Amino acid sequence: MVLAFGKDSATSRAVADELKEKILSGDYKPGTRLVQDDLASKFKASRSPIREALRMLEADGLVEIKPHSGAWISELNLAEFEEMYQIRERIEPLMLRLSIPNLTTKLIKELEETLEKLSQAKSVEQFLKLDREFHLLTYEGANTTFLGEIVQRMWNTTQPYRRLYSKILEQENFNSAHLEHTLLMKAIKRADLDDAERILYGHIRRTRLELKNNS
Amino acid sequence: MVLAFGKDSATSRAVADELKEKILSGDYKPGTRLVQDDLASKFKASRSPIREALRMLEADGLVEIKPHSGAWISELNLAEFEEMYQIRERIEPLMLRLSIPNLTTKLIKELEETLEKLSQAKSVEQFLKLDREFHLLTYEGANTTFLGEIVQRMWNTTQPYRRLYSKILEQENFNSAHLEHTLLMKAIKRADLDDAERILYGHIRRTRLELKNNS
DNA sequence: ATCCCTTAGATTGTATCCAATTGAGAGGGG
DNA sequence: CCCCTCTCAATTGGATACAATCTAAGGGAT
Repeated sequence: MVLAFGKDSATSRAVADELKEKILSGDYKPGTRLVQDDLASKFKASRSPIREALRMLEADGLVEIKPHSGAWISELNLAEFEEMYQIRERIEPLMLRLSIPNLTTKLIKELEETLEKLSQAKSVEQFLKLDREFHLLTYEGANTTFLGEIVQRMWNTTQPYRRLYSKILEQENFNSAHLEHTLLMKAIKRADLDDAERILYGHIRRTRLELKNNS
Repeated sequence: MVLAFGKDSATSRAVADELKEKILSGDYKPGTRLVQDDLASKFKASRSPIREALRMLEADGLVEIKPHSGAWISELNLAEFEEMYQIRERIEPLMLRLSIPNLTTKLIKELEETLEKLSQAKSVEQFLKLDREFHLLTYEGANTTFLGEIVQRMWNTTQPYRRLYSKILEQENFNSAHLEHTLLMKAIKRADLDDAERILYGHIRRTRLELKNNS
């Protein structure tokens, strides 16, 4: 999964990237309205590139545009959040399968380091960041055109909510997550595709169900 | 899956819809360059809505935009086509599972009629149209926000290629497809979620593999 | 008091103009 | 003969001006 870094130099792309950053970091919260004029003056650009940026973010699932009305940062209700997890359950194991055969020793080393840091994470914020890093790293070997985009989109849109819902989840959840991560790491190291798929499927599924039961 | 028909009345949307239609029907072929000025005069509008329309189509996966260079109708190589089918294998069974419990008797009747027509399809063109209709109908009960969009996008982007590659596939393939469709119909009627999932998975997978082997 | 209609202000959508970038071809040097 | 650079036409990107539409506040009728 190439983390598609365009050498665009187009301002529309720059605006989109910065907005994306702000949304993912929780700086801009779901439900916030995005007024084109405000953004234009904020970014010292005209409304044309702003509009393009909004369209791009819409494609990323981060923003919703209602004709003649405006743009809002996407909001997910619990049902939609669950749907996203159901989709992830199905496609991320596939992505992992496509990735594992191409993981370099360098990447595997990075994975292990990330896992180590993850096991010692102190804050929720830190856990979320490292968890994301770990999982996306496991997909780095997948040489895909579309799947990576879809997966990334899922992570993007659910990001602000992982933060929100993580307060619902008990300490017990983080313990399970750690065990699953460790198992996943082992399966990856011995290139056991079926096992890796199954563990990841269970990992995502369990999280989804715990969320459902605790809220 | 609501076939999202906006009452937009925005020309950008109208342009996007018409272009989409032309691409899906095979009127505009993959690889074709789309020049903004030409489209503008063709649709008797300025370039602004055209650009927005292109962004929308980009989000639908139908068009690729290269900064400062232009927009082209998306092209798929065989590997990408395969990737799409692999994704479909994973998510369409899920979509079907979510749909079946909500299928009304009216929808099931429609399905049976479509299947009947499908079994008597004379031309490849007719087969493709009815096949699409049949499968998308089976998803009609799924009350999803994102999954439907993804599935539809998959069908859209691969559409011109189904036409192209269908020449590769033997008569034998169409026979198998018919049997699988019939089995699928039965599983749906008795609301057997697991069986329906498995049949659909096999259906998509077999097609993918036959394509791979015959080209 | 509640509902509906009107209206003014804000905001988005579209057109047009100008600037920036690309890439194809001509011309000169190795 | 190849390749490199430069130039220019074509095309896209961005800024500004104007039109269409939505939204919310206020007044009048029931």
